[in-house]
Amino acid sequence: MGIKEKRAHYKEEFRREILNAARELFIKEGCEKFSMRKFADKIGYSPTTIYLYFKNKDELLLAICEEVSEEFLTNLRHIRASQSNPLDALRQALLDFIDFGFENPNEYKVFFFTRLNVYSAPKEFMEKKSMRRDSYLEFRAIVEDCVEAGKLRRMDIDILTQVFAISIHGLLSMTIYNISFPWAERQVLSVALVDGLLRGYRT
Amino acid sequence: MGIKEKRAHYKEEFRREILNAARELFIKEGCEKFSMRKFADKIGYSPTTIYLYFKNKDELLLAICEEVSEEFLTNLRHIRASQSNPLDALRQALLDFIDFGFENPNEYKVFFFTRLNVYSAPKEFMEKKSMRRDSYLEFRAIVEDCVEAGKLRRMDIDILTQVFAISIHGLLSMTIYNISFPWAERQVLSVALVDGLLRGYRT
DNA sequence: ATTATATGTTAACACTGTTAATATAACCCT
DNA sequence: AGGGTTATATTAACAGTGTTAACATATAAT
Repeated sequence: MGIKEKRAHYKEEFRREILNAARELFIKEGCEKFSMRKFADKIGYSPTTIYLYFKNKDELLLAICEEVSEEFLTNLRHIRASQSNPLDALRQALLDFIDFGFENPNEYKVFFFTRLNVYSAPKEFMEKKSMRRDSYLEFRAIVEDCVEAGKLRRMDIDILTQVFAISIHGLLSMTIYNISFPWAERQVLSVALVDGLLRGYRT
Repeated sequence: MGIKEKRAHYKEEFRREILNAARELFIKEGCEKFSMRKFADKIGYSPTTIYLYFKNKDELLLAICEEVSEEFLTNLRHIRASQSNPLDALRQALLDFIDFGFENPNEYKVFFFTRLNVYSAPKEFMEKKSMRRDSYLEFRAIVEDCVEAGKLRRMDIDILTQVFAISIHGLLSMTIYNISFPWAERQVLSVALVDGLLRGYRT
């Protein structure tokens, strides 16, 4: 290995270390309280150093976002492979989604609420490879399985996929952000939502 | 009228003027770009002056929030009074909700995403009068009408109400915030969601 | 007229993300 | 091995944020 590649390798390694530390602090402190300066302080570097590895805060958050998405994608693939009944797979995917959000509110926030104008145009999102995109496609595939198996109404797959995603997101973002409202018990609310949705689009 | 009350009246009037100006700027500039300093500059006062009328930024945003909620409540009452079929009323309420969000994204943001810890405890939210609370209750009443009329499944009214609210919120917050994703056409997505929901909880 | 209060301002504090200028260390090549 | 180049990290600074303390002035009460 040439010395130049070795250098690039070390840089990449350090980038990952920064990323992991950032994610850790992010989860602990929460989305709103995470600041570049505090983070730099935490890892014992000056704030400007981070900018040598990440263009700006958005890119750092996006990198965290991609990491979380990767875990998510792995889980979706596992569900799809292990469940024989596609409707059960969908149901489990939805419930897992919800559980993940409830258990990791801060990760969920970065997962959905970082300014994702990083992908610039909506069109570009689908063209450029990203864990976020692949997660969507994997989730979409599960929905498609259900339609193909005649379990869900035959309608535009993207519409159907997005309706599911949107509803779950609503549950999570509402209960996570709007914490001063006396929401019903999570478990009950989740099951009511998922069952209602599946019922609403069943054949 | 005593001079003291007159003074209080003037103060209240000025507070409203500030509030209206704030809301206007808020809508134009957007939630994220709204700053106390810029706002103060806009209305020709120093930033500290605003603090004589609003405790802090959160309270100012909350006041805007309450104003928006009031319009919302009015609309809900109108729907409930004018529609004879409760299911039609619910359907229209949901679609109006969506339209409002699409047409006023910035107002929607403040409506749902200001730190509402202002209400401190969830329990307090239901006890203290607020336009937000009354909007919820009015919406809940429409849902209850549907259940009473045997149009919707007989289940916990709050659960049912919250499931609807959550789903619509998901649609709005996703399409408003996550603008880099190639969402399906709004109209189609909205109708698919509302129809699916009503179908999912119908008797 | 003098005291008290209400209203508004300036200056400052403690933050934020980000960049320009600068120092130091590491590597490359002759 | 030494001089030049590049990579890495730092300090200082800019422009912005919400918010408060200290201060001035106009109005009302006594």
